[in-house]
Amino acid sequence: MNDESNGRSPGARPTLAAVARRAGVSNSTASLAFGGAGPVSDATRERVLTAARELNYAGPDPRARSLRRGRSGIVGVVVEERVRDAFRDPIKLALLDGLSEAIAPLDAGLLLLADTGAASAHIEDASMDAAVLIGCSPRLDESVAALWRRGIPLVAIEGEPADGVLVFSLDNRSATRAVAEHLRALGHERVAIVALPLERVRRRARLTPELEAEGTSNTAIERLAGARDVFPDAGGFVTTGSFVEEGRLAARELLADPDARPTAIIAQSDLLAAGVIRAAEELGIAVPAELSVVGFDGVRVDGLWPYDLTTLVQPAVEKGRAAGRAIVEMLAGGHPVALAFTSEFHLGNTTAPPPPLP
Amino acid sequence: MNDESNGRSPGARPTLAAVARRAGVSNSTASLAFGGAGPVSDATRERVLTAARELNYAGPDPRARSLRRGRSGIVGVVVEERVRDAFRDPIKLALLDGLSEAIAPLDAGLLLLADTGAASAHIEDASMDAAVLIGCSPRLDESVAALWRRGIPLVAIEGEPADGVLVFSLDNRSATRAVAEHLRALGHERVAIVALPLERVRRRARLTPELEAEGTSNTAIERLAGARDVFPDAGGFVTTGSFVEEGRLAARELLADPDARPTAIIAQSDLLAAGVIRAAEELGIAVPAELSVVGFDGVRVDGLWPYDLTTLVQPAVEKGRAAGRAIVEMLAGGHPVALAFTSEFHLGNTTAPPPPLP
DNA sequence: CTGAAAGCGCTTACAG
DNA sequence: CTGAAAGCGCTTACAG
Repeated sequence: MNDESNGRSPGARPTLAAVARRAGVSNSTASLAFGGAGPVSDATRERVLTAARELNYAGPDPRARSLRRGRSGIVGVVVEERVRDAFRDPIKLALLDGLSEAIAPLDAGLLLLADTGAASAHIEDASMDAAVLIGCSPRLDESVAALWRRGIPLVAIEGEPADGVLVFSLDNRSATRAVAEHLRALGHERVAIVALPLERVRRRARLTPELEAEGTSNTAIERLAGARDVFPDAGGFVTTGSFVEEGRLAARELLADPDARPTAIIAQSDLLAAGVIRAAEELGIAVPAELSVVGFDGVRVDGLWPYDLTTLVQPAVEKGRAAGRAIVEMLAGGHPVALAFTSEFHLGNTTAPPPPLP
Repeated sequence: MNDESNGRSPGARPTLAAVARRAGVSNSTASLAFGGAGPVSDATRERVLTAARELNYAGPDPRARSLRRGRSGIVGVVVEERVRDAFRDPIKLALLDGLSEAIAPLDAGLLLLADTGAASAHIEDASMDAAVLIGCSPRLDESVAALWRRGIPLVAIEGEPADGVLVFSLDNRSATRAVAEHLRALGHERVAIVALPLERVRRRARLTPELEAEGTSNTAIERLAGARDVFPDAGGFVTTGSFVEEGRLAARELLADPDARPTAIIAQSDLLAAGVIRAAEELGIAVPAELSVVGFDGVRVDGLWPYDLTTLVQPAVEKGRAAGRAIVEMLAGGHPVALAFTSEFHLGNTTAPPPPLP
């Protein structure tokens, strides 16, 4: 039965062999003609290309080519969230940007592997030449091990170091400690934390020792530890993600009781910090006069003006680039080394000494 | 030479055949044992799995499998921008979300094909089972034709209809017309447009007949036409993308001359509209008393409060879902039909009658 | 510059 | 339930 609508019936795709036959050359020659580089006479190449055009042949099948060559031209990007959530985070976008820039010489595509729980089948079964794990928890260890056994170069951006995975880390703990010390130097004592999700299953909650003990998110835990280095007893609130709205909700919770109000809030991301500031505005609490707020990341948050957030600027694009470069090196047989990145303290106008006690 | 650091030398990856040999079964049986579904006795399966473990075999090679099966488990997503820019747009994220939701039954990964000009090699050479074109211009026609010849099901979200591509469209023109009519009904006559990029090469500029004539971005052009249906002579400014900052810059330009100030601005996206409002705030122009502002998209812009933007809410997630469902159908041999989506007018508090003439 | 041959690693009818 | 065989569509040494 013909499919008249487009003139092709499934399964009847022409092959390189068919093209070769029609052009009156061998398979090898036809292949060479497409490869471009091979030693083929112009006349022959032309003949092959013409035959291809006549047969409506679109070029070598990528599947066959990747089996034969042992390369698929695909770099996997593994995130442990829904695609949408992952890329609402400007840091991840910056990472991706640096990454795609650095792997440009590979001429590879990025395969998004959003591991949302059940279906980590993708990540084990997808054909890729290398993979980047972005902020992944140890929960993925099995899948990661499978990739490793397959001989696929693995690079992680933050996250727990794992066997065979090259980790590009950030000074989450010491950077947060620095900003906490800044607050202490200003005289703050009642400090609260607005935290990133501690585990994969996300829910809003007061920070408790139990929650902290069970945490699996490296980044959140390290930043928490940094704050605790200076304010061991700081309370806080865990959010469901790095979103302005989440920061707002957390802050409303933390600022609810006027008698037990913190004088400073350490938010684990700039977006959360923006939400904290918004909540303060809504509650009529002046920032920084009555409440100091600090963030983390150094991303420009739209609509924060006239506030200039005191924060830690992390080299996100550069982290992505480093991961990308490492992949390129590994694929070329090299042995790149892990790198630790440093955040830079940015003093804005959202911190000040605490208000005098009433 | 052994690579002692990880105990494996490249090229020595075990194959299914090796596992079969060690387990004392045929290749077919070993394959069946991994496939899960096949009729294999538990004992045999166990034997195969054990042999695999002993050989450190991670499962069938996806490259070989996809050649043999004719499916790669990959759905391509083609955007005509850098990854970073593409996903700063909440609409594209929503699209992606709907898409990944709908193709879940395929258990496929999303391959990001960011066509940034030169390297459309990826898109022609990547192995994928289907592709979604997001807001692509006719410039990509060649690559798209190559995919089509390869028999890859093609679906587009907005963009010019092309041969063999199923387009899911939006009522860009009539929706914009509706919001323009709303402005006219309020009494506005001096209206300006803040436009999305009209062509792939982006630069900020006053809207001119030449620019408009050369435009290739379907969405921008249609929205422009909708505004022109009501205000044929409206001037405007073209931005480099749907970002708050771009809207701000455009508005500062349009509002610069106090004597030739528009009383209303039609922004082609909510992010642009947010930037327009910000510019108005900076210039001391009251919204909506002195300037009405409308957007398009219906995304929640962080930090816009207390403004509730008058806009057109488009069903972005639903569009992505429809595209995904179409792909699933096509891959199952079905013939889904194109769908046209409708935006919904949302009346916020950013429009009002124009100020009285001085 | 061109061709004959082998093989990348699997899966799938087909027999038994 | 298991095995022998063919073949997915290419690319790459190797000869000539």
